[in-house]
Amino acid sequence: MSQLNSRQRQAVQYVDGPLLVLAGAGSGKTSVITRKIAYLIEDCGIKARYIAAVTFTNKAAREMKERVSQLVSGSSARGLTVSTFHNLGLNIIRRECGELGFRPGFSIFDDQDSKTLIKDLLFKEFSEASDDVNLLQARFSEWKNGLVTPEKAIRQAITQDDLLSARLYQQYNQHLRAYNAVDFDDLIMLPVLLFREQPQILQKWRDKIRYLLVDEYQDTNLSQYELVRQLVAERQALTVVGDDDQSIYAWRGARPENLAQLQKDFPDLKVVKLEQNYRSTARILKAANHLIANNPHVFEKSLWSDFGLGEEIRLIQVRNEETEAERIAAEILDHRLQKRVNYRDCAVLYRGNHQSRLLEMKLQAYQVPYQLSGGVSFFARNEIKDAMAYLRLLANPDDDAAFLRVVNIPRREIGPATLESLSQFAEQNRVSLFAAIHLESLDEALRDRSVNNLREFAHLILHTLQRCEEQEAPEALKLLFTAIEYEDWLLQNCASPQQAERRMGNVWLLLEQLERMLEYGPAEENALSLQEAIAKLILRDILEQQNEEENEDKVHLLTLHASKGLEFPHVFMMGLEEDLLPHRNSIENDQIEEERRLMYVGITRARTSLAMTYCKERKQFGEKIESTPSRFLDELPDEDVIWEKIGQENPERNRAKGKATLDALFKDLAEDS
DNA sequence: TCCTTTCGTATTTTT
DNA sequence: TACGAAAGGA
Repeated sequence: MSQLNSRQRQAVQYVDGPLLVLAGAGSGKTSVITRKIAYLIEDCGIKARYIAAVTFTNKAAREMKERVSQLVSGSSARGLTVSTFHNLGLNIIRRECGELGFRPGFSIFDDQDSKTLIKDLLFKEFSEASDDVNLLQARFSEWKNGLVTPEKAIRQAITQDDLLSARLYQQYNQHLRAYNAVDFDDLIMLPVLLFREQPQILQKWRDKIRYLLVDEYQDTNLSQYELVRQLVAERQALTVVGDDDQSIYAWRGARPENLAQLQKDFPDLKVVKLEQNYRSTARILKAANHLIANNPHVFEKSLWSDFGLGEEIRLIQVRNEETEAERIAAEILDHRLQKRVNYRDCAVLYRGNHQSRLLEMKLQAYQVPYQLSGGVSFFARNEIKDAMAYLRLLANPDDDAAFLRVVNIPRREIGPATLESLSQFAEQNRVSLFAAIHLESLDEALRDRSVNNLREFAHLILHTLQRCEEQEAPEALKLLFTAIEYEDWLLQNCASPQQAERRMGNVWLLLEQLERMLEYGPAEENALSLQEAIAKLILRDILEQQNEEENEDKVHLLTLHASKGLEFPHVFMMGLEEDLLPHRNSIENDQIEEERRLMYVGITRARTSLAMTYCKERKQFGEKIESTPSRFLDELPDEDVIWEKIGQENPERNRAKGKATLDALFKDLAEDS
């Protein structure tokens, strides 16, 4: 407790009512949550199993768990719930799945699955061109996040188009049910609806969760907020931590107004502001404050720090995107060689993922090691999707999406024609594709050859399932992937044998992780069932740690969104131009404030040095376009920035520019090592 | 069924 | 420009 400042201490010790902690960037909010959990357990005598902390990412949850266990003695943290919203929802659904009309082993559809389903429905039900799939998916998601059921959506429909979407939404949900599946948004919405209808079930969960803490509260959407409200009840033992200035997920349904709403819903709400920043120089904070003052605020807050004024922020104009990448690469090399800065202490932030491409090329050219976050994730890989589909099919044979993905992988001569007939047949008999295979009347509906192929596939799955029950499941799974000769299939479909080998390795890695979960469970506590482990995999709860090679000395490349919650001594922000940051679509949709927050997040990542680049011209969709510097640059305090424009450069600063100086730097580097 | 070509479209993406 | 998806041909 002695390590906390008075405000932080106040937030930790206030346990008698609802509390909102307005925690500015770098003000030690994670410390407050973890220490509060420890305080609740050790000083207030609340059993850990009655406390739940909710976060948005698995990473945050893991980190929090770890920090709590360092603070409390031995076993007293046992039973503590620290999980993501989605994981909490999943647990509720799993316990109450009978009430909700789902069978154990239900699948969780990811983004891609639901997209495919919507595409299918569009085609089948309305024989419509499949152009608006993304739009529909976003609309369904909005509805679910706003707790709008299909019936309500149909009632509320105004235009013909609304009605069509709403009907499709209903179909979509019905199909999910038929597949014994839920989607990501259901993980929150279904518990809320259940709690509304069955107060006795809600009471059960209220008895379990007696103290609730919510991290990154500004990112909650309506359904998540409702879930929080339901669980908290009249006891009002609630602590939420958030920063309205760091709300950058409105486009995903997050509602920063929830912070203000809290005051209305909990009249006794106590508000504690954390404004002391333990991360950045005074100048960086001043710039951040100055910028964000252009946004309206419900709660005024102003960050300050004990650290010195620090260096000015450099605003660097470059000719085009090529020189921009070159300049940043050179700056980083300069940092490394002149100031002995580690690569890992540098980060480059940008608005869109594509902006990293050129930079990567330049960094490679200069042999600067880098780490790209938020690129193609492990789970986006085809081989992992295949393996996951097999696993899902084993857990839930009615999962048609999983069935369709792997029924012909590897080749089993089951093509679109066969599947179309099977699908029609299944629809007539109101069963899943997998179940349809076992109906005797299938023989009349399909060609013998097709039926045989399908039955052979079904047998493979059932046989594996049987082996999973009889012997060790991990063994049975390994046998499955050997039996289908998956490696051969990869070999046929990969550019090189090495690539195939790597992909096969990924599959084995997945299975090994699964094996560990089945044997020891997460945190070595309790073994999971196959179904639980698969659910955790789909929610990315396990197996993401691989990417965290944090100790390697590499420059970090990430989007502004991905940078939230992180900090770096030296930060570069690139593409500070109108139409990029703020992004064109955001300008058109009147979402400048969110873009400004994005900029704010970027600035507050920096500890000691901060530089921003913007181009004079930039190639966009193949043609050269003149760029305008971002309006946000003008919102920074004049006295704290240095403008470096083309043609009037400061010679001192130009050491790292140009090929000649770079060659000299390389020589240095060679001598260095 | 698989490979090629062509066409259309361009944010951010916690789960 | 650059990528992924859909369509068309072998």
